[in-house]
Amino acid sequence: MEKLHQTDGFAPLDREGLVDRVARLLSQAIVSGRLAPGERLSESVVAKQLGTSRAPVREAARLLESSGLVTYAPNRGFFVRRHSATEIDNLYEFRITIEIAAVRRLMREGLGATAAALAAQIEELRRLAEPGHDMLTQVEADMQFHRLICEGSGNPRYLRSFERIAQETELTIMLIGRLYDDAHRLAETHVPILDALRSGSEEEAVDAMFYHLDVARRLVTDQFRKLEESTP
Amino acid sequence: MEKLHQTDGFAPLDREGLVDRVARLLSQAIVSGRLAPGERLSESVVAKQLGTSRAPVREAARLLESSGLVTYAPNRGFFVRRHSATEIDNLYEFRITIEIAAVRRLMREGLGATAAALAAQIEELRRLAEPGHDMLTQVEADMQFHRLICEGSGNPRYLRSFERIAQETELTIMLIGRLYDDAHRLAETHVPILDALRSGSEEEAVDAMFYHLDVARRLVTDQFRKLEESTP
DNA sequence: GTCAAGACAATTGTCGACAATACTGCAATT
DNA sequence: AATTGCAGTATTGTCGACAATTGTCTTGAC
Repeated sequence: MEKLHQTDGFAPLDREGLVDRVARLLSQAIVSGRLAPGERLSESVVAKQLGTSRAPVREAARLLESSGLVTYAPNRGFFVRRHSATEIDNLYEFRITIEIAAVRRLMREGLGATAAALAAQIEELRRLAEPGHDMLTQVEADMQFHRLICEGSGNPRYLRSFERIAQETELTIMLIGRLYDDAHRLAETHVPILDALRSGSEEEAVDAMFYHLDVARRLVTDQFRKLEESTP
Repeated sequence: MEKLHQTDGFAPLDREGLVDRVARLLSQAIVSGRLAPGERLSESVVAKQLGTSRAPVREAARLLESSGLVTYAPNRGFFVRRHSATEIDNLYEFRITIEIAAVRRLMREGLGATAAALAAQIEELRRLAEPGHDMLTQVEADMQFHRLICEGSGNPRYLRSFERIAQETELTIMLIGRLYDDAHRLAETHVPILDALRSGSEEEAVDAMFYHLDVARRLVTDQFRKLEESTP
């Protein structure tokens, strides 16, 4: 969905260096839960496991720090970030701020090709709701829907901000272990957003997005509070 | 403004490492204009100049990248970021989104000690408006006022987001070379915001902040467009 | 004169080693 | 018994060197 229509058909040429590969592996390990919150990320251990030196691991870890997946303590190293219920609530509040702003801009600039992309993403969500797909894939598809909106807003800052919190959001959802009772319902909750966007009314679109995110916020925060009580 | 009242009187123990020092020096050089936009940031050159090895320089550069001061091209290195007028407009739009959200939260949570801090900062702005103070100091004091609002909002995400764009904002203002005709007026434009915050009306506060930032946005964007035309 | 191919120089990417700092456990002291 | 001081150990912080990549310049053909 970039602005390059002349040279269409070319991939963004993502020359994935070693750092990016390490970062991806680490974030997968964290989001999937293989690395527990609070756990130490020893540079040498990770480096040895991946067969690289410490330098790329260190750079990758700093990348993850800016994504909010790990924290960094000077002279102490990196740790998988442990979120409190309050932090998660703040995360969702921030997410609402960003996505609402993106929706407003999207409505003012015009939907354009975003409408079709969103519709297709809903279809993808429905497809993934069928048995045989793991939850992480479903969550990622969910985030992709929201990413498309930030992307379509036309202000790259919203997309950038979204990317920063997307992985963190995925992590919290995975920590809870379940988003909705069934993935079918998850897919359908996105339909009202698309409908509102198509209606042309900015306020209607904002309301739909707010409702969607506010429900998610309460769901996730409540679930997390319970989880926090059971395992202090 | 932290939650530690028991152990009051202790600094947050900011152990400044070599990386942070390099990052600070670099950002100073960029914001002050000693490093021109588009200029290459050679790791070895900077390292030699500062008397360190390349590793800390590289880490510092990646920090500045997340602050938006430099861009990073894989296998090509770091460059001082060159902003287009559109990007600056997007920057201000994003800033408005963040700060309005911070204002809303601040009004809902209650001003608390923030009111006094803001008043003191306005005094500081007035003091710096007197002759004999350079522009960078004034701009930094200006940003500090807005930082206080994000800080007082209670959601650290807003502060974090603000920090990310603060330096970038400073850079653009310094590139233009002047913010207002005189710094006295700059100081006084912050008074309506504080008044509105104290009024207790959320909408009034939002309006005041929006007006303040929208004026700045138009001013900076217009000035920058002119600058862009003269030096393509 | 223009363009392509290949060698050359400069810069980043990665590595392994050493120095500095923080954690651990034990012993000594109050 | 609790705390302090002091090793020893493990980890991060920094460094200099080598490998890989990129950009440039020369050379040659058309």
